[in-house]
Amino acid sequence: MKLKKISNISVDCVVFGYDTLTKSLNVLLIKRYLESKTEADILVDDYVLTGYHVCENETLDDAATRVLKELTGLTNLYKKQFKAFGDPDRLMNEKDLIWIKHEQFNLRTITIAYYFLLKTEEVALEENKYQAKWFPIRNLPDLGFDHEKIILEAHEDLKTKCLHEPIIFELLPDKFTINEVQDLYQSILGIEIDNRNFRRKLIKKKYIIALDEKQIGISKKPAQLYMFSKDVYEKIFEKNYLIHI
Amino acid sequence: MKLKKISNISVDCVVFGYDTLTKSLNVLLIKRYLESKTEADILVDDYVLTGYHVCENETLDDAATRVLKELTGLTNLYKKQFKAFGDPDRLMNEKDLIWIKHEQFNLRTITIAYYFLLKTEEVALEENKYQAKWFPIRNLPDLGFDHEKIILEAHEDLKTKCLHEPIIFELLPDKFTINEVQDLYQSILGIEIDNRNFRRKLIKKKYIIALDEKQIGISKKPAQLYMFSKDVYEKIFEKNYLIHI
DNA sequence: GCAAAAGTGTTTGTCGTACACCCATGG
DNA sequence: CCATGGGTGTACGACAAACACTTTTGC
Repeated sequence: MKLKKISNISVDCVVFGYDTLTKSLNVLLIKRYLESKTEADILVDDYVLTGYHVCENETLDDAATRVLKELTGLTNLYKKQFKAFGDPDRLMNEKDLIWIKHEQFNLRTITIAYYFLLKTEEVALEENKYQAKWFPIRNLPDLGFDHEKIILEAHEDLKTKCLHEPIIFELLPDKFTINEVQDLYQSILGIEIDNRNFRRKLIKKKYIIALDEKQIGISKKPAQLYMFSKDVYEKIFEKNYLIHI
Repeated sequence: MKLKKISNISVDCVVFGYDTLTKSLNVLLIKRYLESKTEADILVDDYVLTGYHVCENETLDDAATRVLKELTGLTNLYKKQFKAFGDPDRLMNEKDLIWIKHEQFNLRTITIAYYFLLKTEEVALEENKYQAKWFPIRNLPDLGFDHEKIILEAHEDLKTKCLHEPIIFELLPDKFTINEVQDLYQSILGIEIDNRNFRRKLIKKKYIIALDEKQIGISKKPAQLYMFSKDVYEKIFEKNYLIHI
């Protein structure tokens, strides 16, 4: 199956990965590197989001899915199209122009930005052909194009969304502890939460189900494990507008 | 200023207008009409959203603003880019193909969809050159392209957003009554709200300010008028994450 | 037995909800 | 004086917030 790419439309993927151990919300970035012909100068050396042109016969969602599979090998991840970026000058700083000349793509490209949610450890980065690397959301490297802006807007959207929809569980293993959920909220929102109140609130939810299991291999008191039941959640929230204006 | 249009990228605008008198949430649509050469047959006769190609030198936001000004003469309206639509077959039903042949644009066009909020009576529709017309959100006519889908998604986004951000006031006159706000919520969400509880909740907000004015020209008890203070709202909500997971 | 993290309870105030009648006005 | 829509009050239960110590475990 050979697909013709559309020269001025791309998708870019902000891949959020949460690392339960280090309690770090990370973004997966790929290396952008170019030397001059004599190899005397480094022309471009920074990071960018993974992305690619949309092809003639695929939907935007399919393009994003394809790009992510190409980078990580993973499919069936939580995915959200959150914004289109199309300023005429979005690819116009010095390094971007060098890169575009080298890669030959359209100066006026608009990109449909997606974010994906997964666990950092799901991705095997050794020998990744794009030199992909995780960076903490609050400690990003130099970024090419308008990708810093894209990441920040994705993060804002994630902040809002995680308060209204149960998407945090996409960032956690199937079996998790209450404190892991709290740590994750704190990482995303950049705030401190009272542990006692948080516990009570979370355990009360019918869709948070205590398992007959505790953590193993932990050198301290092992914590109770819970799971999230999507089924229960969807039954409860069928038509549940809560008008908290 | 002559701008070259990009043949495969457009913006489409869902214009929501609220009519305080009839308590109707409306969408502004333009006529799509085409007869056969002999004028014997009506080939296309339905409605579509207003939209146009994005030009080479403008941002997506500017394109949407331009399109809206062209249709309504208005600027400085609340505007939100809410989603990009780009399925390969989004313009592929029978009437769309006839229309596209006639209008000569790219079969694989992706569109960045915006919605705008205003008061129905702000727009003068007499002699509108696009034969624009208001339709109640729950009683839409036959729509071309994928525009019904776009409108429904805009409405969903509006439903969510109006519960978390003070955007309802964009749909109301500067001076409004409590019952007008309630009617509007009910129109958007399609639900009934208890008047006593709603009043109390709304009046308690510091950014809802009672004026020294009542309705005039009303043939019944005139209601107290209020205004929304954006200043006060923004001061209060500087960093107000409320974790109601 | 100690370090580390898990887990637990109470109080106070606020808020959501359910519910039915009186009031002010213009005609 | 009446029809219409505006406006009001209370009680109950649920939830949010503030706050500090005990328990369990592996080592």
